[in-house]
Amino acid sequence: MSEPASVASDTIAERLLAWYDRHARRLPWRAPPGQRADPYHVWLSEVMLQQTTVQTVQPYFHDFLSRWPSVHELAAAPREDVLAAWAGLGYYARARNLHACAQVVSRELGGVFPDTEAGLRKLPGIGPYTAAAIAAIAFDRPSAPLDGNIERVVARLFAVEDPLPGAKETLRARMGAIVPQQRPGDFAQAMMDLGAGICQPRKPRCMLCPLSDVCTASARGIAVDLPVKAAKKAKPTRQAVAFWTVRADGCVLLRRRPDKGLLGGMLEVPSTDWTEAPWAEGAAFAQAPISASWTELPGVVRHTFTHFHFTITVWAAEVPAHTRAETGEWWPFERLSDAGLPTVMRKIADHAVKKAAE
DNA sequence: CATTCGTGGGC
DNA sequence: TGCCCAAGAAT
Repeated sequence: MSEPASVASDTIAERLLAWYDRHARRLPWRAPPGQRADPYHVWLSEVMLQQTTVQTVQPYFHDFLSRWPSVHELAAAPREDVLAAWAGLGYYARARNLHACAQVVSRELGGVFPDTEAGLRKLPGIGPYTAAAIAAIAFDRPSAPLDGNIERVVARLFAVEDPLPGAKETLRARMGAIVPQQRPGDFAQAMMDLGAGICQPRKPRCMLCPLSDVCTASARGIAVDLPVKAAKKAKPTRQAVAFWTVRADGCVLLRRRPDKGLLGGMLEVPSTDWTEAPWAEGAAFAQAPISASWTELPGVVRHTFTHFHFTITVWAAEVPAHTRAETGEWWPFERLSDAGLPTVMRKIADHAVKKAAE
């Protein structure tokens, strides 16, 4: 009786590393073979990759490295520049923490990233996963990073049927038990590559997997069913009226959001509160950023955030040159693409421009 | 431990 | 179309 789980853990690592040597994805933040990855590159990529796909991250990674080649330059950059460069990537707390982290590393640590999991874990924006990942990838520490890919691979390898997130510590322990002392950084990346390319969520390609004959879930034919996850809540809908204010000199009124909460620190098209109920005309008018003759544009803008749907009605107005607003910034329309609007705000701006032209 | 926090792509 | 998922962290 050859039970898959009885195979020595070093065999798992050996097989996976041999597979990785042939099939590793070539990514801009990875070191060429035989070289050590730059910790700044590893850190920047890991933060960008939190809950974000490789394809989405690539252009942002290149842009950030081009503008801020080292952690010192990133630390010295104005925060609004960093936030604008992050615009569209989502989860904007990452950008605020990225900048804060760069300043700690640059000013307090001489530009040198901590080379231990515990040291990394103290920095803003670096949680359990990212600390373990940087320790492994940049410093070759035998840590046990656990991201969505590795959760899935480990759950299947050992047929862990307990639902997430409760099973997370079980999976982390299982991962820790198979991390090799040799090439732990490559091992972590190999697990992620395997999860991304072979051990996929809906379509595990066990026929191509170097670990299929040591995988309990594959042997039982239940790989596609793992990991088990808790049911998700339904998304409520919120509504708002956004105010598209065009000044005669070609500027548009924007406003910076408070530092905490949704889209914290980002520029926005001024709007009413975001409420469950639709807005009556008078109530919306009372929250306009400026006194003007507003026209409701046809249609609505729809956008879905992580935990709610959002429906926006747009009101537009033209105001004289040199009109002042109590709060907000007037942005030259032709430079609007440099403002760094989050995607939902870019949708509102695009809608306003399109409908106003009709 | 549960909630909050973006966005784009795949099926 | 609607839901799932992606190199999660902070609170």
